[in-house]
Amino acid sequence: MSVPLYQAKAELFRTLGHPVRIRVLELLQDGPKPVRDLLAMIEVEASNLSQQLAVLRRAGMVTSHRDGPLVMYALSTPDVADLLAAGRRILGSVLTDRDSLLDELRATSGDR
Amino acid sequence: MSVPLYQAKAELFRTLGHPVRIRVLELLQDGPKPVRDLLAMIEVEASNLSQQLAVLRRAGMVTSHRDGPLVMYALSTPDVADLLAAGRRILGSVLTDRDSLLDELRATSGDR
DNA sequence: TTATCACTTGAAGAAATCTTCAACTAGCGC
DNA sequence: GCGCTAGTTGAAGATTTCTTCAAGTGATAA
Repeated sequence: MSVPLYQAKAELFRTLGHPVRIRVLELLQDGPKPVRDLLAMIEVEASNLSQQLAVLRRAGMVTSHRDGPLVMYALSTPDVADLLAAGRRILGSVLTDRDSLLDELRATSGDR
Repeated sequence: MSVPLYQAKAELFRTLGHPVRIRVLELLQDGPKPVRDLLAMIEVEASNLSQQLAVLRRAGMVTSHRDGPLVMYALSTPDVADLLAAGRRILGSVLTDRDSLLDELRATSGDR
């Protein structure tokens, strides 16, 4: 028996659990881009970006190929966009809940 | 904006990046459950489950309240289900030619 | 009151992940 | 060949997250 399904799901989500990797995926939603461009849009060192791209590649979420002097990256499936969109929605629900809780806290107890 | 948006997104996904937490959320999709039941369905120690529930609580993904001798947990928003569903879909695309997990995914098609 | 069930908490060592650095490969122009 | 831009890799130390343990709380039953 291989890795259980829920373990694979956890790994999938963990792959998205890094700010640079999230940004890369969001940028690639508009189409393939060379590392060069990603580097210009994300403030991070080249070697660090490369490490994060390797994580995404190993997880099968992006593909890469060399095009002359540049290396191009692309989403391996448009489903990635759905996942990011779902994340955005839930962030909305969860953050507004937290904010209202924070407001309530501020209203009832003195400070802090 | 104190915490950048992409950082908040990364934290959201990282919260899902653990097998036990994934299983808890999937089980709670069917409705609120006491820790007792979760414990019976997930093979993990009580203290470990409690730690993972605390992570989900802090992230605002679940809510809890005491009901007599039991502590009940529930999804804080049904949007969580959407996220899990999107995860399932992308796992299908990404896993296609990786290993037999795909078969398992198709077989249960709902979850677990 | 004592015991028991149902859970939570804090702490500590183990394990995984992140960041950075130095060194490396690949293509291109001279 | 040489130098340059573009990108990758492996390794090491720092940080974060996980798991487990021992001790704790709260409700209820005897």
